[in-house]
Amino acid sequence: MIYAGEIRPLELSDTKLASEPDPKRSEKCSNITVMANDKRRILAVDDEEDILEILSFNLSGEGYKVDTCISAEEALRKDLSGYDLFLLDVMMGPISGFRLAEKIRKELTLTTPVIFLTARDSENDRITGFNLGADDYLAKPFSIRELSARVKAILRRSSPEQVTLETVAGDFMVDTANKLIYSEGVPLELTRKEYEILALFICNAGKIFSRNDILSKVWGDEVIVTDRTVDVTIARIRKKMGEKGNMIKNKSGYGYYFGD
Amino acid sequence: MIYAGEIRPLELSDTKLASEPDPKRSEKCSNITVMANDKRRILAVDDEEDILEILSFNLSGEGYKVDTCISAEEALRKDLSGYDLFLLDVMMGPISGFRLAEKIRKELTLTTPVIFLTARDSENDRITGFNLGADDYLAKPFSIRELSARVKAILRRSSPEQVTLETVAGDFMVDTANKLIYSEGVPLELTRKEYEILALFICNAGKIFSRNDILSKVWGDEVIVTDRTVDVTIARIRKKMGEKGNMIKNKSGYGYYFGD
DNA sequence: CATTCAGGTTACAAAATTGTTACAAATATG
DNA sequence: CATATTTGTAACAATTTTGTAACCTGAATG
Repeated sequence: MIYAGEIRPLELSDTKLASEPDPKRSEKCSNITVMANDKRRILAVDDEEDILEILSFNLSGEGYKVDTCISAEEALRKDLSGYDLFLLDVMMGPISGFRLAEKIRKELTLTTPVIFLTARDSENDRITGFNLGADDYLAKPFSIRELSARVKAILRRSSPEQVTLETVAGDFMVDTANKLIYSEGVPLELTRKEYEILALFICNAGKIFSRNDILSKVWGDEVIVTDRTVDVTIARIRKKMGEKGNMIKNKSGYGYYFGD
Repeated sequence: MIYAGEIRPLELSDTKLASEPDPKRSEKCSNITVMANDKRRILAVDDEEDILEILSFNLSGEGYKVDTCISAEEALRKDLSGYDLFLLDVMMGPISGFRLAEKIRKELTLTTPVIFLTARDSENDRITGFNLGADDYLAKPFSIRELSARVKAILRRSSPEQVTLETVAGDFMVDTANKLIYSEGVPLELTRKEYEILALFICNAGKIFSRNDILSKVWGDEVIVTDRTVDVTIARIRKKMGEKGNMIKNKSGYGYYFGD
């Protein structure tokens, strides 16, 4: 388990756990409704590779799309208009985070929110930051939880559209907020892997997933487990689904899918 | 500390709240009664007319009901029991913000949160402030953003999920005014953290909270503690709840929730 | 038929998560 | 300042979840 506040080590196996299974399309197949929920994009600019990795790893884990730049110059060569938030280190040479923010605001005329990262916490920096329209200010070393709370707060403020998403297929409903799947109104008692697989199936009813598809989406690309694990897990899900268990179909040689 | 105070029979209303956020869930969590409240009320006390105007204007814009007083004496002539938050300037003569807070806490025995405003940022002031139960501390000049973020944080923390009066779920009742939770009519002797966690659970019965959710809502975003602290605190709550302790459920890998 | 292959099932071991306890640190109280 | 209470942590125990291997089934193939 990762302890709050400490900077998470970059370990691989943890990647998938933090992020929600996020269906980011808005499609209708048969009687299935999925509500869109696109990832927010964050650009982090810092001259320390380590910090960038920490930011990227942790915020990705929270479901954000994170790009990084090692310098303000690199950032300025990019198209900055597509981002929802900038995380800027104050002290980078030759163009500081403040200067970069100024350019973003005045030359590119973007109102994208900015959070400054700084090692110092001097009053001077703080004031300059706020004059440039910083939305927040985070002194290094910062706790990951603090960072993610602020990011969340800022993004919520700037785009109040946050949909709790529920997906219904047949007699099944997925409640992603509470990690529950209802079968005919009754919640199934699923473990984490079981939930993620069944949610994947229900949210993409009819679509065939090979074992590798499932491994990569539920377990993540770094984790190495036998693909027969998928079979076993699906057997467990089916058992918990009772008579409805046969709604998880298998197409021999291709994979599994949900349907009736 | 025991939250002393007479055990008064609280009237239970049968009115179902129209705006229950989660209809599919209200069946499961049987008889939940929530008495909602309107705008949060803030009282700002400062001897500078300008500051009062700034506070009033900005916080009103955020949807709060803001009253102002130009002196501690004026504030003390008012009925202070109806407010959800006090913003007190420290340096006012002849009764300072600290003295006023002390009176509010000790003579009026209100637990209403307080944010001190001060020009100085000396360590002494800070310590005195927190001893008096300041919930936060804001050094002038402050940014409006900073102010509003803190106000929001404090108000969210002090009355979780905008519910003020009483919340009942099953045989439990939360009296947020007196910080008491009754189990079958008998008040539990909960400490502050214990109270806040259990209140959060009861007021959001059925909703799953991860350890980080709980840390962020109960401990706040800046405090850094091990997330296992949550487990221990919950164990303590369960013990104090006796046989009802198993109403705090855990969903392995996801978090805790309240329900039966 | 025997054989092979894909998938279903079971039992058990490993790993992860949660529960509990005791004690230390921090805070409040007088 | 001394004392009591509350809060935080670490260590260990219990439980739950997950992964693997082995075995079973039935269809397809020769």
